[in-house]
Amino acid sequence: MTDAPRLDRQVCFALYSASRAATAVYRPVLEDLGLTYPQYLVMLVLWEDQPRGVKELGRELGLDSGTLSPLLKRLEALGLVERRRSGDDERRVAIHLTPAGQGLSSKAAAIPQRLADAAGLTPAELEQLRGTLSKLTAALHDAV
Amino acid sequence: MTDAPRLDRQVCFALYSASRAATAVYRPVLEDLGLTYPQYLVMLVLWEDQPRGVKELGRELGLDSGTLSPLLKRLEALGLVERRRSGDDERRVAIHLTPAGQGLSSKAAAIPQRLADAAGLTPAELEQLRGTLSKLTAALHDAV
DNA sequence: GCCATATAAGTTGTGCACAATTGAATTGTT
DNA sequence: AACAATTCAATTGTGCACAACTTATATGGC
Repeated sequence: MTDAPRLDRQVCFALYSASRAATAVYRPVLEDLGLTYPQYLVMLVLWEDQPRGVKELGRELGLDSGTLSPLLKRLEALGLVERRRSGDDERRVAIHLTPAGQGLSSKAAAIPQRLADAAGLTPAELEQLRGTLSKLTAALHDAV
Repeated sequence: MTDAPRLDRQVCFALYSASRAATAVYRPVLEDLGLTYPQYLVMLVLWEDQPRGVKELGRELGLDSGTLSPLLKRLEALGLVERRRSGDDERRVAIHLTPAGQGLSSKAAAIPQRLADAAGLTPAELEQLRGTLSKLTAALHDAV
């Protein structure tokens, strides 16, 4: 008989658990802003530079239009974002921040520190973790 | 003006990306078994010891009945699992493996190695990553 | 024994992820 | 100019996650 893999040895399960635990910590923090975690990620990208096309957002976040289209509609319904058909290319939809969307960035400034506090790791450990995860993600993408 | 957090500095985004990338590598591998990744996790727990109650599965995996109940129904529809009301406590539903569910474990034995190959990290790096992620998950849970 | 409380599993509703498809607009080729 | 191929966004359908609630059963205190 072949040994079945053991759950507690799986790095992937550790990854899956940690990711959900992080989202769970974000949840009450982001509730103050009225955002979910994926919505917050979209806002992070827009705060860096906007307007952005849906495709462009998807490239930054690794998400497709099937995820982003309804998410962006919800952000628009919240009044944080406007979707405008691009003039020079009618296929594209440019996502603009509204003043309310812009204004939210200052409220978001404190969030990373709150997460870092909850993580219980030293800044050096966090930085090393981020590096390992980036390497891992790149290798996993190559493997597909 | 307050600086908005930058996406590329976020450990949590690295976590979220890595977790999705891992699931994406699992997807075609698990398709051979007819399983999704969360279904595979449930099977891993059952292969270790069964029968298990829904609550017990949830404790192992960090999932609640809202996620598990429909998932277990799908596993039952696949013929891998049977749900039986427990005799001594009629509230409990014991999840039993069918012979088909048992038999699947040998096909799953090769999966961890395939993922390890795709990860592009040394066994030592993987082991260290798993340790860091466990610490992180525990701290994040404490923070909520 | 009776009842308040607790516990187990299931249901409902919302919001991702992602595959597959659709429809509209643009680009490349001839 | 015509038209095939490509690109962009949206839609449809499936399966998680998770909060909030429901129903059924069990348990502890009196």
